[in-house]
Amino acid sequence: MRDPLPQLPGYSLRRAAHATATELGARLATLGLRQVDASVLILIAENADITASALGRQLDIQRANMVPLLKKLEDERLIERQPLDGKSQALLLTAAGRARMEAALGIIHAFEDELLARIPARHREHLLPALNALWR
Amino acid sequence: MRDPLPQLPGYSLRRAAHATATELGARLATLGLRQVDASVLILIAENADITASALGRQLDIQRANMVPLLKKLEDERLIERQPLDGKSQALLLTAAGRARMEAALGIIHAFEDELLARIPARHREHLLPALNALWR
DNA sequence: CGGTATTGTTATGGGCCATAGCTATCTGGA
DNA sequence: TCCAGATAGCTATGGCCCATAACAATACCG
Repeated sequence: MRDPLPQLPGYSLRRAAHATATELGARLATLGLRQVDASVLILIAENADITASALGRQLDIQRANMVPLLKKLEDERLIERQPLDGKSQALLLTAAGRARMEAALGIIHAFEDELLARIPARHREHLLPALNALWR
Repeated sequence: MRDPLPQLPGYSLRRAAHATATELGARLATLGLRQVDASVLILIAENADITASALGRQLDIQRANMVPLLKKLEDERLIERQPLDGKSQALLLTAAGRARMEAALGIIHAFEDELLARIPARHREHLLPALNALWR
């Protein structure tokens, strides 16, 4: 079959992202986490007392969509909220949250290693800077 | 803010794909097309009389999800179906479909050029082979 | 010829994201 | 000090994309 699509970086980006997201998602699901959950836990771990709004800005997630996301993590006792003032709240990991985050980080790092291993050596180091040039 | 996420290829892939999909989607929307519509039109143009099932296999779209997709394109008179036998149907572009496909291709190629231009020259040529190694 | 595979289809649900709008609170400049 | 505008958190809603299950009709193959 003639298929010119894989010659298009935008299309390949789409397919590669979908394929890798499916794989990583399946592995994180063993922890009861989605990718976005893991990224939130990681960012809270690195930035204690961050607010939901700041977290959303960093991850490019609308405030509205942070609500159910954080509620799920709070319901599972992975994060806690402490009022900073009358309208803001500081987010921090519980002990369980830190443990879950570290488990997720293990899965993610193993996965990243596998990803890079699939790429021919001469292209490997160029992937990350090329990708980051597209959105940062 | 400390943010280790952009150091992870999987995360950067996710963000880059989302950012570029949003941009390209907005441009294709001026033609009344989504990205997946454009990819279907392109593939039918290159492979006249392809079946819906074969198209889905090539694009990794479930048969069930091809139904509303093709129905939309047929309703807009961009594609036509001709029975191949009692259960299969050949897909082909109408004249309007070919024109729409070519317009989409113009938008896509212009967009791809812009994408590549954002990438520092020494990384540029490595993106496509690196991406394709991740899913093909 | 009969069992199996394939095709097209309906129905349904989840994940992720966007937008609009609301209330309460904070903040900075007059 | 005070008030207008910015900000934080939230509800509600809808769209896109994808996955699964199930079904009838048809094609294929040993």
